[in-house]
Amino acid sequence: MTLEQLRIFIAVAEREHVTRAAAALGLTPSAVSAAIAALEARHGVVLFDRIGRGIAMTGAGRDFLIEARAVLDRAAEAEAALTDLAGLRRGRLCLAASQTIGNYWLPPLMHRYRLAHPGIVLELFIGNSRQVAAKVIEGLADLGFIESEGVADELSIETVGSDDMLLVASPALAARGDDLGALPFVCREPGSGTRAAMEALLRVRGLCLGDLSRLELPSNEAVCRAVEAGAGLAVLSRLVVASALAAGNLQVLDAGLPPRSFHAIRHRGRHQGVAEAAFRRLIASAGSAA
Amino acid sequence: MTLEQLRIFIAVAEREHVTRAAAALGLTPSAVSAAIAALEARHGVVLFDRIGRGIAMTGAGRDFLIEARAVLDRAAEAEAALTDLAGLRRGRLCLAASQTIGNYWLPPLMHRYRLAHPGIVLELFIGNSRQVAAKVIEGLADLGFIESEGVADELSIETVGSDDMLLVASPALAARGDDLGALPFVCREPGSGTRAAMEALLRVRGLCLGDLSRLELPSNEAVCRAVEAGAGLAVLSRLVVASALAAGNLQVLDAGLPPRSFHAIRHRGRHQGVAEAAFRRLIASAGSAA
DNA sequence: TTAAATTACGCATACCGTAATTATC
DNA sequence: GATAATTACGGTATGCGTAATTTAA
Repeated sequence: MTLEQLRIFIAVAEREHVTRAAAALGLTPSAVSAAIAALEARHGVVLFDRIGRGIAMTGAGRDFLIEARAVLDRAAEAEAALTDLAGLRRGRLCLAASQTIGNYWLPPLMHRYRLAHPGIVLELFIGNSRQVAAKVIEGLADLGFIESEGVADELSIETVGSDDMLLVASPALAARGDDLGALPFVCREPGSGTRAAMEALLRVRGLCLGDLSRLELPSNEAVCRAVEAGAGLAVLSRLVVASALAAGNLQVLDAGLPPRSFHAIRHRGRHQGVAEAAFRRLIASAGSAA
Repeated sequence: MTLEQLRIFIAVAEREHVTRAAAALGLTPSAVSAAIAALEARHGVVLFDRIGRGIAMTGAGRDFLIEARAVLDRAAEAEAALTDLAGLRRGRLCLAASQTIGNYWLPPLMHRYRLAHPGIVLELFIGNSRQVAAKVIEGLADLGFIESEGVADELSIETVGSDDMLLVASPALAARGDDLGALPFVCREPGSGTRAAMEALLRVRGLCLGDLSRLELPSNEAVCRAVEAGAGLAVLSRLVVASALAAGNLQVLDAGLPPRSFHAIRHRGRHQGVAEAAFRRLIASAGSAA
């Protein structure tokens, strides 16, 4: 059974007339007659009676017309889906990002993307750098976003934004001076980019996190709340502490931390879909606008 | 887009492996690769990424897989319907019959048919001989059943049963003798086979219905009830009056009426479907059993 | 005599398989 | 070097069109 046979069958059935159906299909009566004959012969069913010099549908033909229409309708839907997939009217874009990027930097971009392309389903996975890279390598994410720069060979990496890292403390703690070795710390878990930034700062000051009094928490928000409560100093992204600074709950200690970059990673071999390309264009325009 | 292309696409998508999909389909990797390429090229969509020495589905491919499966499932349903239509597991049988046959003779046969072939939808139209013949000629009924013998050339006719016509009266009226000219009559409308039988009887006795006192009613049941109430004599099929006779509400007057035949008519040019053929076999076996 | 379907037949295209090629592991 | 996909290429087969045939109005 062929979709073309069904199309021909429907044209004939609707008109009960081979010649007119052929004209409507842009075929000759000969071709149409052969197609119907093939359909009937393959399944051993008589769809039309050859009555007089014309044809008339049989009961089986009437019943099958409903089926044929349903198949063709479903096929048309699938074809439309394929066309939509080629454009930006349908599709899925799977993102993976580190905590800071996924929680603070990506959401406004995703919002703008969604407004521009409402038909695209957006998905976001948040994890550490290793997990993000794994998602992209396995093909479970189209695009990954991490702070670190070293990635596997099969991934390409591109800088898409930057971030100020700030040493922050509660106002009370900030008043006790900036002798880092004498103050308690709040930090993220190992493997986190934010944790790496803090370790880099301490290394510059000749300190090691392992030697210091510290509270270790698994999310930026937990760290921020703990610091607000006076639990210690922390290195956090400006994106994370922006509102706490504005509210006066935190203060910045001048630590001269270098800015940190955000990177997008993608699989080199994998095809860049239109949904993904549009997202990268959005990032580029947002970066140049900022 | 072809059903075959969809089949191939699904096989590849399920395995993410061209060679194994080809083996499962009984094709060569070359043919499978070409089919996928054709599908992608026609719609401008990349369904698979060529990654390393293998392939991996793209997001569009994942989305389209659902569509492709739906189309193929629907096509399989249609194909099954076609197979069912060729057998006796599905279909429709449209019958048309005169009042006496449709109300008394056909129902038990239709019941037996339904038990044997539950998948076949049975339809019955009841009308006068002309209406029944018209239904068959127009193809709105597969098989017609009438008492009269003269039919249009495009119809074939076959005797399928017989019927005793009885002159009946209420017990009170029966006691008044059998001088037909002196008694009132109850009869069917013109065009009815039962009416024709009554006119034939009167003609033999040298009478004309138009000259007699009569009540004219449009159904056998109405005539029967009127006769039971003493409204007059009537000629009715034994099938119609059987229960009234058994109950003693009617009596038979010996009129020596000849038995009447039931005939099946069908369109000569129209194909005899399996459902129709099975019904005719059922009639034949019922007739030989009786 | 016309109209309609089908059949006969030649041709073109599409599709499949074999074999060669490319590319990765 | 082995495996996997793709490309190149030749043959076949399906399907269309032209034209002839059949059949009925």
